[in-house]
Amino acid sequence: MAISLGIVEDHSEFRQSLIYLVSSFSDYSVKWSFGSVEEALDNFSDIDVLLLDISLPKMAGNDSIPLFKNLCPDLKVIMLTIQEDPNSILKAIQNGADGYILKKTHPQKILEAIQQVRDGGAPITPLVARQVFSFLKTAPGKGINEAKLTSREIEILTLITQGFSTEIIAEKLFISIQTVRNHIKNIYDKLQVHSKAQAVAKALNEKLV
Amino acid sequence: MAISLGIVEDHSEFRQSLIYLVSSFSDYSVKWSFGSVEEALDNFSDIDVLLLDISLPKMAGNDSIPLFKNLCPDLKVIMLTIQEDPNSILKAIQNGADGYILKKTHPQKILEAIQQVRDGGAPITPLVARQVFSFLKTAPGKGINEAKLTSREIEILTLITQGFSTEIIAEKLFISIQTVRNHIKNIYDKLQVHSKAQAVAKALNEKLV
DNA sequence: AATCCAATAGCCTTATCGGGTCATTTTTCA
DNA sequence: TGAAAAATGACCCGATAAGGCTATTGGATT
Repeated sequence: MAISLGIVEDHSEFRQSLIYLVSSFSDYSVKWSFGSVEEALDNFSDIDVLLLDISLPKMAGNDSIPLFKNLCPDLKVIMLTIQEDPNSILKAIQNGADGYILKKTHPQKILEAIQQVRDGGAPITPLVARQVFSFLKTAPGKGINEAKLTSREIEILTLITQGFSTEIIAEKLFISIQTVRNHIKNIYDKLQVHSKAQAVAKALNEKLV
Repeated sequence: MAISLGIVEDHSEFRQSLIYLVSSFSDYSVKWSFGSVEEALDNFSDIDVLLLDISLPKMAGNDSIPLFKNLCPDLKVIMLTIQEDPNSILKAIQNGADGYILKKTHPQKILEAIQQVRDGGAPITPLVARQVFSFLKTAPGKGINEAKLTSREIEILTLITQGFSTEIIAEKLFISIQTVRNHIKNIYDKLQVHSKAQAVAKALNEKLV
């Protein structure tokens, strides 16, 4: 069974060469291709893999990933881009992209990438990987829970860091406000803080939640 | 000029096949190979690229990366591993690894990886990339300062994230409590939050301060 | 000169928080 | 089994926060 592809790429020339490239092999078939996210969404039909340009005239490719995945949950999305910008790489990943390759990537590698996402891999060119690495290097390490909070306390602290009020937390946990207040007091004692703001700061900085 | 290699790998069989593989091409030359980090450090001489096993009998490959880089700052390190464990991948990256590939990777790909690190890339197998992606997806993204807070507001927001009360902030900035309260209100409007706890959470998660 | 915006400051009201103390029940563990 | 820890719930009180509204000043911008 051939891998069915969709392509969203506004440069018609590059789009055509992608189609030409892929069509040379019976393992792949381009089911549709459009020059904008809007057209693609309007005329969407299920495919296996979507090749999605990052810089598009109207809606950015990055932002549209969830929309496509919503239409077709099993869809694998490979981002195509001209240059590796750390911010857009990160954004693409967090939006659920499955791969991220440069347009100047050797055609053979693009074909490999398509197969790789089908096999559950995340195709990524070495130069892009370098950006990802450098980001991870500076990423905050998940430290260990120093203060020995109980699971209930961690649960409540987590909700506090999400900005919920005492009242809402009580509702969410099906317990009384008083109880939540007691837990919060105990949390304050253990963390040695005296307000929610301080608790949130400490929890996030020390990765307690 | 051939790329000079070092190898640290405790399984002599795999070590030999690596040497055999690499020696087949004049572009590469194995300068030395050892079965443990300790031996390699004791007998170290400058090389271009180090192939470093993750699971070693004594000192873990991961922990030794900084030691090697210390001896030879321009050294590129490619981690070799049997399986992709998210934690060790992250650890390796944060320790300064330049690439991370599976031992079962096709020999041809291993050679490519060596060249890629020399070219400033970060070779990484698709399956490993998948792990990295999934980590990044849950990692706190350093979004760009969306809301355009004034410098005074950022100043106050920073103090809030440090857990100071409105009163203390007023004292620190030599302005009245009322003024601080007004700034806080404006901050809330811009960040679309309704409490200090929420503001702290947003500020820290989105790196606004 | 007119306007906008940031920073400053005040007032009023209601709601929530933080701290203290106490009590009951369930779970965990030695 | 019996003590310790955790989770639950309550009361009170004063302090703080949050929301709404108005207003002045000084520096830019137009």
